[in-house]
Amino acid sequence: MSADPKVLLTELLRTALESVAPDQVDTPILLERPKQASHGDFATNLALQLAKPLRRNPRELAGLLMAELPASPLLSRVEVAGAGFINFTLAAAAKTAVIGEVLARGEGFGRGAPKGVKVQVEFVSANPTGPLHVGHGRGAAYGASLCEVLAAAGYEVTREYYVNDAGRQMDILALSTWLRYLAFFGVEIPFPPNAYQGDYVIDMARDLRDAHQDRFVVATREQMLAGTPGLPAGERKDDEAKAQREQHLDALIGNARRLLGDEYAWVHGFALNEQLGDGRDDLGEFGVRFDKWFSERSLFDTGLVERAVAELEARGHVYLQDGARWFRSTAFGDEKDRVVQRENGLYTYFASDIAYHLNKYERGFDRIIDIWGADHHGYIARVKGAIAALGLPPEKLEVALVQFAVLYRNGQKTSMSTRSGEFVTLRELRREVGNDACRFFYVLRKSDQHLDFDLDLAKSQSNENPVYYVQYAHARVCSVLAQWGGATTELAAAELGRLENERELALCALIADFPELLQSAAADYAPHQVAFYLKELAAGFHSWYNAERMLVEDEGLKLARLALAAAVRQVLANGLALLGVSAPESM
RNA sequence: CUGCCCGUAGCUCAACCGGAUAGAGCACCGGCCUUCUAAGCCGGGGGUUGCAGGUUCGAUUCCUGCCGGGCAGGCCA
Repeated sequence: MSADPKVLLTELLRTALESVAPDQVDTPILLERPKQASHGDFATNLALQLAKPLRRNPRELAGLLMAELPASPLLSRVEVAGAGFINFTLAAAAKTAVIGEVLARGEGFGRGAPKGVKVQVEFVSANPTGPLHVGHGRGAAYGASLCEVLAAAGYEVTREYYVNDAGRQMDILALSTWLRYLAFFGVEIPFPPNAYQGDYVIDMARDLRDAHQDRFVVATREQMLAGTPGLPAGERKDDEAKAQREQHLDALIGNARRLLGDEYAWVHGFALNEQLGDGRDDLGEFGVRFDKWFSERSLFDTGLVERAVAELEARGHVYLQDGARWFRSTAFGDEKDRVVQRENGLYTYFASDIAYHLNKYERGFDRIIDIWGADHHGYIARVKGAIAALGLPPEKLEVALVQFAVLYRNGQKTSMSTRSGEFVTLRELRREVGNDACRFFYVLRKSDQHLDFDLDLAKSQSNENPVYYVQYAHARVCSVLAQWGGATTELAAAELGRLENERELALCALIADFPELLQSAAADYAPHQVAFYLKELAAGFHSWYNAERMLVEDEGLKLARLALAAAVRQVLANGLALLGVSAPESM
């Protein structure tokens, strides 16, 4: 009796279709849950689809299909309605059977059979140059939930974080840390406005001093400022001033490299490890874990960046101009060609990105999902173009864009720039709102929607956050089962036929939808569907809870209702787990 | 100026890849706790799905053009 009613209905309709319209047997048979209860449990528009090719009245066709439909004990009613829909109402036994399945499969209920498809998901991948902020939090929550949903749907998932440990931003962090460190020893060098301003840099500098004393005090103010253009007046915002500040910063980095010598790599590595470790801890507390932390620098160390560019060149997609090497991405749908190696010989970020994706393809994934901030949408064309230029199938790569979360505090937008130092960190948000509410809140809207994250509201009204509504349903079931005192294994023998009121059968139908919902959420990369489903399931349960009593005198009815409650609890727990939200036994 | 994303109830958002009378939460109004957790339930008002066309049995969904908002357009990442 574990047969999925939907599968069975499809079979019945297929049989009827072969009889009514043998030429149209390939018509896809769609079954959907009608919005209105009066339309039954499932509906199909098959007759409407056939109307055009057969040039016949849809209602008439629906009648013919219905007449040819083989009889089944699972169906209590079939009727033609509306423009030509065929509505099916399941027998009660067909609806309640799912309870037994849930209790038998437990945590495994809803999970799809392994598809034998390997998927790699790369997300967060924030520069390790400072604390994660609320924007990263959304990418983290979305990515982690998506991975769980994909895994539950039957995909083999690898979670990966790309560590940008090779770029200029890391050099700026290393410099910032060292300058703060020098200041502790009285070497006062004006701190550049475009260096990292946050207090965490001073904290790192203090740690460095405490652990190594004056080991890295190898420069004077004069040595450090030698050859730098100096800083323009702070109030100047023109392009010339901006360019000069960047030149100044680069000159300082150059001096630091020279003066520190081999110790530069040490300071650089120290800052990297501190920030990476901090991010890893932060994400870990948020319930977000990765299978692999992939180093950008390793792409250079293994020569993959050179190899990738050489491969593009060998295929005739690279040319020299103004001393730089350009990838002819316009030949692959991009708006303009892109530099992969600068005039100064350094590879661009794009070059290492090409190498990274080449590496992903070489690792044999069937599908590659990149989760990027929406501000990177312009990169899709060039990365896919590079993949195509390497002779690889670009359709294997799918880019999911996550709109940035815009944070409001005191009714005003809060800046999230890491460099300015005036950001709200993910850690702060988690402390104020709580991990559960945070995770749930983040995935409560589609990823491509802007997220207005009102901090004051999230804090002051956290009791009204929908996550509590779902968790409360779970806790209520736990409470009732505890008062009953029996073992849930006893419920497997419950007479499910005793469940007959509308709320109970509606709950069964909702539970039965869960496996398919996971497939849909996985296919659409839409974990928010899980969140909305859980709200709906919780609503169905709360409504039933208030209308009927579970711990009734009638032993048979009691066990049947408890079995349903236990099944609801199981599905709530399974769904919450996918979103990284706890399922408390009491609240 | 060009490209991408988005416009749905007062607010925040859904809507099963074209289906039937567009749904929830918050807010507002009125009810329900001596009985399994009131962080809950029941009922009510609230809409020209930004605008105008087009495709067809049928459009919030697909196409075109406007209007409005966001984001991109570096030899930065």
